[in-house]
Amino acid sequence: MVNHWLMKSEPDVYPWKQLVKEGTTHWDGVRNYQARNIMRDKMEIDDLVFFYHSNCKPPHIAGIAKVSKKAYPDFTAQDPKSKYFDPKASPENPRWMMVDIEPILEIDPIGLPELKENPALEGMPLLQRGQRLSVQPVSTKHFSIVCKMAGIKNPPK
DNA sequence: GCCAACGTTGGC
DNA sequence: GCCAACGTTGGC
Repeated sequence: MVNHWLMKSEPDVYPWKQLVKEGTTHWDGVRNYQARNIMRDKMEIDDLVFFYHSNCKPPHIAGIAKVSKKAYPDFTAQDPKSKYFDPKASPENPRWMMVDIEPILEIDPIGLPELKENPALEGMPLLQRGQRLSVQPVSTKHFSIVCKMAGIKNPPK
């Protein structure tokens, strides 16, 4: 039984297209405990992920990816040259974690306004007011509804 | 660019 | 352990 997630990225920082081009990426730079805990404790290989573009007009889901490697230390936290450097991170206590993801399906982008208009998506964390979590859960039901909205005939499982 | 919402920090 | 100050996120 796979879990479903949504991960936010700003298109200026790391767009969906780049993930497609590279074939895989490590999800570095998460510096929020709740988001880290989800990656560290909940994410399993083959879990499905909506790749969400935030901070653009309109914000949208750009594609579907899957978890390809379980959580491991985010090495950028220990690199003084990285903008994600955290002086409190160390090899003994890496503090921050990341997973690897791979693209599996490009979709027609679904905008945030469109998601908000669909009453069947009520309760989806992304749509909650003030929701800033960059890694968040998506229920199996909501996942399949969004897939339908995107016109996907055979949703990945 | 604004600002509401939220998380983190640090003095006490 | 409280909470004010500050920083960040991200929709609008």
